[in-house]
Order: sequence, then C-alpha cells, then structure tokens
Amino acid sequence: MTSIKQIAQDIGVSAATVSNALTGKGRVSKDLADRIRARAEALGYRPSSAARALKTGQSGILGLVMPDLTNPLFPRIAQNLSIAAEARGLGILIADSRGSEARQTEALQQLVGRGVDGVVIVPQKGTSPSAPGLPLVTINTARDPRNTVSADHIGGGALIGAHIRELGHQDIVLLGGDRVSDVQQDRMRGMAEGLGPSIRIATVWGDNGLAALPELVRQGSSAILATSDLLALAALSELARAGISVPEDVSLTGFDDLPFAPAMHPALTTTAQDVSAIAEHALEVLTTLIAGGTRPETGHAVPMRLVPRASTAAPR
Amino acid sequence: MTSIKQIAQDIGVSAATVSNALTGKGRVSKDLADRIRARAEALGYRPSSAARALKTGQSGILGLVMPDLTNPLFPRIAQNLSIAAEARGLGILIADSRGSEARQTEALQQLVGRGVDGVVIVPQKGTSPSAPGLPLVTINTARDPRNTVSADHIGGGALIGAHIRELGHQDIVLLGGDRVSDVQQDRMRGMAEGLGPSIRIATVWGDNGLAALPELVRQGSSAILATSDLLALAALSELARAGISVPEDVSLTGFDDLPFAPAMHPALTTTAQDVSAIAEHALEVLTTLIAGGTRPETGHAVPMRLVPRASTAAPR
DNA sequence: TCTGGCTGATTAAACGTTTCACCAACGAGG
DNA sequence: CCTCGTTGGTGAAACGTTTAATCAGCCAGA
Repeated sequence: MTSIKQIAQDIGVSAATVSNALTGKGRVSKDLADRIRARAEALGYRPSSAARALKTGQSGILGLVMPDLTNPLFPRIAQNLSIAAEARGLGILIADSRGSEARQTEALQQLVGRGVDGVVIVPQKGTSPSAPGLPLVTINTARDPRNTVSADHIGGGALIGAHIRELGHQDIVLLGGDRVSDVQQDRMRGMAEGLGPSIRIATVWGDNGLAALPELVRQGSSAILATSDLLALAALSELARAGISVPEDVSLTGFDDLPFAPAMHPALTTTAQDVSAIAEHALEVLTTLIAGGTRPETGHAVPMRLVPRASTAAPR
Repeated sequence: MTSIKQIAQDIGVSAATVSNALTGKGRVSKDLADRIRARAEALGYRPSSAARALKTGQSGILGLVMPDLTNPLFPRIAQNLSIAAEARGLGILIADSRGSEARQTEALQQLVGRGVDGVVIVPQKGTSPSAPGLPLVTINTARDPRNTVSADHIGGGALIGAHIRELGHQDIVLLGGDRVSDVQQDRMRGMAEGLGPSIRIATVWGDNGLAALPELVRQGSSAILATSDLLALAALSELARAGISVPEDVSLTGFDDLPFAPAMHPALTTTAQDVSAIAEHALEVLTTLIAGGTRPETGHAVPMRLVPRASTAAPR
C-alpha cells in the first residue's frame, strides 16, 4: 500500500504538497510537481478511493437499477453506460430490481448506502421511482413525466407503420406482449400513426394474440407488426405451424434488432435504437445533476432507425 | 447526513459505544444497545461506506469483468452474481473488457483502483488474466488451469451427443462458430464423446460451415449439432432457404437455452446451464479467498441439463 | 480488607485524503 | 528602508468509522 505520505517522505516534502501536485490544485513549482509525479508512477501509487470519498463526499460511483437483466436490451444499456461512465472516470454499480417494485426501492436504498453519487434507473413497468436528495435519471419512455431519455418508441413505431403503408398493406394486425408496458403502448401508438387513418387495424395481446394470428391472416390481414423481436419470432413459428409463409402470405416486423433478428428466416425487418446515444445522454444529464446543475424540463428522445430486411414485402 | 456521533450525542454516550452497539462487536448492555438501534432507525442512519472502507480496508464491493456484455449469456451471469453478492451484503461493480486483452487488464486495474475486495472475471478467449495480491476467481472452462467454476461444457456436449446417438443417428455434422473459444472446443469434444466411436462426424466452422450445411445433408448427414443457440438459428434459416425441413430431414441442436430457443419453429433442443449455481459457487470461493482462505486446487464444473424439444427426432 | 475478575462504557489513535489558513522568502515599487 | 504582492510550500484539522487500551464500578472469594 503506497500512500501519499510515502511519496512525501521519499521526496522530502509535506503530504499536502504531494496531494496538490497530483491533483493539480494548489501551487506547486513545475519542477517539484514533475518529480512527485515520477515518484508516484515509480511506486505504482493508486490514491485510496475510500479516503478520497470520505473527504470529498463523492465516491465517483454511479448506480444502475434495472428491472430484469435477462431482457436482451438491458445488457446493451449496461454496457454502453459502463463505457460512457468510464470515459468520465466513473464506475458503475449494478443492482437488479427483479420484478417487484418493493425490490426496486430496496435496490435504490442499497445503492445510496454504498455511497453512489447518482443513479440511472430503468423503472419497473408502470412505476416512477424517486429518491430524495439523490441525483437520478430515468430511461423509460416519453410518456413517463419523470423520464430523462429514451428511444423514440413512438417515432420507431411510426417508421415501421410508414414502411408497411408504403408497401401497400391495408389490413394490419398489431401484436403486443404486455399491456402494462408503457414502452409497448408507445410503440403501438406510433405504428398506428405511421399507418395512417385509412387502414384497418386489429390489436391482439400475448399468447392469446399469437394463437389468433393464423385465423386473422386467413381473414385477410396481410401484415403483422409485433412490439418486440422475440414476439415476432414466436409469431413466425406460429405461422409456420399453420403453413403460412413470410413474407409471401403475410409480412412480419419486430422491434429492437436483437442479435438473432438477422439470423432468422426470413431475416426480420425491425427498428434499432441507438443505445450508445441514450447512455451518453443519460450520463450527461446525470453528471450535471450531480454537479448541482438542473434537470432539463423535458425528456430527450433518441430517434430509432428502420432496419428493412426480408420479412416484409408488398401484399399479394 | 446522520453520523454515528449524531446518535451518540442524542443518547448521551460515546461514539465508540454506538459503533459497538450497531455492529454488535464490543460489550454493550442489551438495554442501551436497543435504545441506540432505535434511535439509529428513527434517524434513518446509514453508515458511511467510505469511512468504513477506509478504516477496515474492505470496501464490500466486488468487481466483475466480462468480455462483451452483448453475449446473451453474460447478463444472466451478472444478474445471478448480483443476487448472490447481495445475499452476502456485497455490491458488484461492472467493467467491460470489450474484446481486447489490453482493455481487460486495464479494466482490472480500474477496479483495484476503486478498491474492490475481489474480482470475478470471465476471461477473454484464450487469456488467463491475474492480478497480484487481488483475490480473483475465473469463470471459464475446465480447460483453463486457473478456472474456478464453469458449466460442464464437455458434459453438456456429451448429453447432446448421447441424445442424438439414442435417436439412432449415424452421420453427424458438428457446427462451431469460433475456433479460438475454449468453451466451444469443449462443447465439441463433449459431443464427440457422447456420440461414441462408431459414428461418422464432420466438423465445420463459421459462415463457411453454415453455407456447407445443405450439401452435407444431401450427402446423408441426419443431424446438425451447433455449439450455440444463435448458430443453430442461423443454421435453421440456411436449411429453410435450401428447402430442408427440421426435424423431418435433419435434426438440429443448440447450446445454452437462450430466451428465443423455445420460440423457434421447431422449438430448439438444447442444453441449459445452471447459472445461479455457477454464480453461487464463484462467490463462495471468492469470499473465502478474501477472508484469507485458500483456493480449491481444482475447478468446479456445474452440470448442464438437456432440454429436449421438437428440433430433434429419429432419422428417416 | 485486599486481590482479582467481570461488566459496561470511554478515550484516543488511526485509516489516507483534501483543504483552508498561514508562513517564509523574495523581488519590485515607492 | 518599509510595504506589498506573489510564489511555493507547510501544518493541522477534518471526513466518519473501527478498535485497542484503559478505566470505573462492583461483586466474590480469601
């Protein structure tokens, strides 16, 4: 354990001077500062984060609370957040809110107990958590009044909707997985907007919805728009079982461009979100919040991008 | 900020007594201890982790280094590790080693700089990182001499192999994605073991391998064993393009039981690993290591489980 | 009555930084 | 020669815990 006073003793100066030289804060002659830095380097000196945190009240660590790490999108958020944090010299402490809202607030408490400087949270469906006195940014959906940044789910849905409309489809099925999710609601709303008024739209949910797809296609629906890639894959399987082929008999779209989307057959038309931009913006807001800045009054929506592939075509 | 001396002052005792009462270490009368705890509770007291870390030299935080969070298995490791850590009152700081080995050692340095008590690492393919003086456990494959715990990839492969053998297949294709990966090598070895000696086995890799599949099936191969679910999905698409159907014309298996495996058509036969058991064991070893204990001389292999689904059947 | 051994609590130092107030030296301006 | 501002550096306190050493009572046994 090389400490600051080790260096001070070696060089023959006071500990305060070493601290000043290393942090560049006080007044130290150029020459002496160089010698101190050299000695620190030679000793492999690492400042004790604990001591620094104790004195300054800042730990340099941010918390990240996520509902369920098994959702394939969240790891990407975590990764990009971690990259963005590192660029700012910060660390990321993870906490899993595992389904329940109670667990979510507990996780938040845990993090403050560990002395994090701020928190990024992807809230449980339908909740808007907050912690008094703790800088906190939310990644959710524009619908959440507390939201700080999110992908533009409505815009992404509109992209899909417009794509399908331009192909000439007139009779559409919207397939959702979970009514409670704001995100999925927004995607659906966007799809409806993108499709426009003169198109017939049916909306179905979950497993019942999946089971109903073949019958809907037989009744004339020519495109199925799912609110997630996983749902689209399940739909594809359901259709295959019924002898319906994509995109010949019916077009199919997903959402999120998960790793398996291009590997499907046919490759899935979907929309991708710029997760790194989301992470970057979240951290930008969070750091200004920590520095005592003020939260932007309105959430920021990062545009999504259409990824057209083989699963969509003009109707027969 | 309620501190320990706030409580001490309120009750009229010394700070040391409060500390003793709260940690249960020194000698404090039952009655006084109760009053102190009550007051602490009322004030919403949270001990300063920084101060504690400074004094004790233990931060209560573990580091987790992973090669690439987008690999769908790693989030599950992270999640289970986070759960196991929390049960022990520890936190998890994540670091992404993003592909390069240089980045990996840098991430390790970062973590020690932040004062973690120990590290769990999933090493880059082909590397065996270590950090002097830092308790460290590795989740990799039995082949790595430094490995601490892993799924039994060989055993999992054997499970798949035996399953296929029992169905009566005689001519098999093994499909790998990446020659460098120890994990994939082990899975292949296990498959070969499970299949036994009297069966004809061809091995192909990556995109070239994928492209060769239809021809191999036409030449008589009746089962394709992939080293990952994603690869299996890609294979399924390739076969569909060639008009080959699964499992009628050829059986197909994956590895890992990712979320999309049951949603495929046909649902994919695969093997699942007990990630929570792996995480639990990793943390068990790490905590004893931190407590000054000694590392078990040999790595622990957590058995995998066969998940038979519709993508495998007897050959025609 | 003295010794010794408990019990319950206190004192003070220490962990490694940061930071504020202070100081010595020095050259310049009057 | 005195004052003043600047430069380069030191001293010491403080952040909130933990912990070893100490101490005041008190009771039991000799």
